Amino acid sequence: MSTRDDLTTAMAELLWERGYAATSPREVMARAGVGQGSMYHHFSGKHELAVEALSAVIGEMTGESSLLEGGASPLERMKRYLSVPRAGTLGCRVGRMTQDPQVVVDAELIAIVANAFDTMLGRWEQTIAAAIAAGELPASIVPADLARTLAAVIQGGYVLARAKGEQGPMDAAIRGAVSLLDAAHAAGTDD
Amino acid sequence: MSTRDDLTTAMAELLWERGYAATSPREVMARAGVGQGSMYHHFSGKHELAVEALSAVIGEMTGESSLLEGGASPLERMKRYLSVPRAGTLGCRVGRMTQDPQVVVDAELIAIVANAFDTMLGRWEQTIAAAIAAGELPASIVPADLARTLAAVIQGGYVLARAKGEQGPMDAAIRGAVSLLDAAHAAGTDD
DNA sequence: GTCTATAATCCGATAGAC
DNA sequence: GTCTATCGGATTATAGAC
Repeated sequence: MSTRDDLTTAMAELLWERGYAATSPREVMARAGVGQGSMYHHFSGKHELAVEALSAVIGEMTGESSLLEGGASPLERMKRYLSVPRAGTLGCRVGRMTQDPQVVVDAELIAIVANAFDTMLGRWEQTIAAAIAAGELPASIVPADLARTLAAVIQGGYVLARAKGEQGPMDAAIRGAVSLLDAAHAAGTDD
Repeated sequence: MSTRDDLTTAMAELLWERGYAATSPREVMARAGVGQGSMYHHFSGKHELAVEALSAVIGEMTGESSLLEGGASPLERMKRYLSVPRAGTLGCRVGRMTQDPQVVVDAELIAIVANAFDTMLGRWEQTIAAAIAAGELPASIVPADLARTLAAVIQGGYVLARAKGEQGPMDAAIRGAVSLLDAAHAAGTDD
């Protein structure tokens, strides 16, 4: 692994653990095991290093929401993606960025985050529309709205889990969403 | 307004705008319009000032979730509280704290946040249980689970709104949750 | 390409005059 | 009770030897 990769890996870890504002170049270099000057050889500074690290993280994670696209019925795919194990107390590596004041102000960083959410929400919308078309959810549901509701359940689950320092609230939030989807399914649908 | 109140007010504002870790005593004093030493006369340091400011904020906000307890039917109360106007791009003054690494590590601060969520979740649970008892929601719903789901929709709505820098995702997430509750209501319930 | 040394600034906190 | 001055250490970044 190159020195450059060591630096992006260390930055990605620290972005998750501490966020952007609270992570210093010094810490990144210490974790990567390189000297002070190396980072400024490969990157123009903290900002550019974070852009590259965050892009790499999102590249990995975007693959996960493709679980919404696999073989089962649309509603089954929705429940399958909701139920992916998520370590609530660690927080979401992408969603956490939105609470960092320095990230929200940084046009390039926040654009990367917004883009990742757009990709995921697009997959949600398509799957929800398919569920409605298949009669698994009532026609009163607006796919663009429910997509944001379910993405919010996941993001909010992280918030509740971190507030308590426990996994429980995350799992409960997911169970509640699934039970609501099941109840809506049982309502005047035609399957 | 006393110097002490000026300091807690300034700290409360900065906790909202920037979070705990990113707020320096220097900024608090500047916003409050007092000199360096004044803060250390009234408070032992940044931590104690934040404890007092956060407690005050939560005191104000906890009143809001009592909207779940008013006169209408349980399901109407749930929808009423979900639909309270919330400025998504500003973030939640309480939920935001859970993403601050210095807050999560501070036992006293995180306990204040956890307590605020517990109070709100308790009100959600009671109202949901009442809705089930009234036949407005199916008996398959677990109040403790759905309480966390709906609290998560609100918290996650803030995350999505901040990611886009727009109010839209917050409102959409709420609309989706309300439509899901309506669909669940229409399902095999007995009213 | 990597390192050490150092810049200027800010951090949270303290000391002590008034 | 409020102020200014200052501490020791951290910050992001640059300079320049190797």
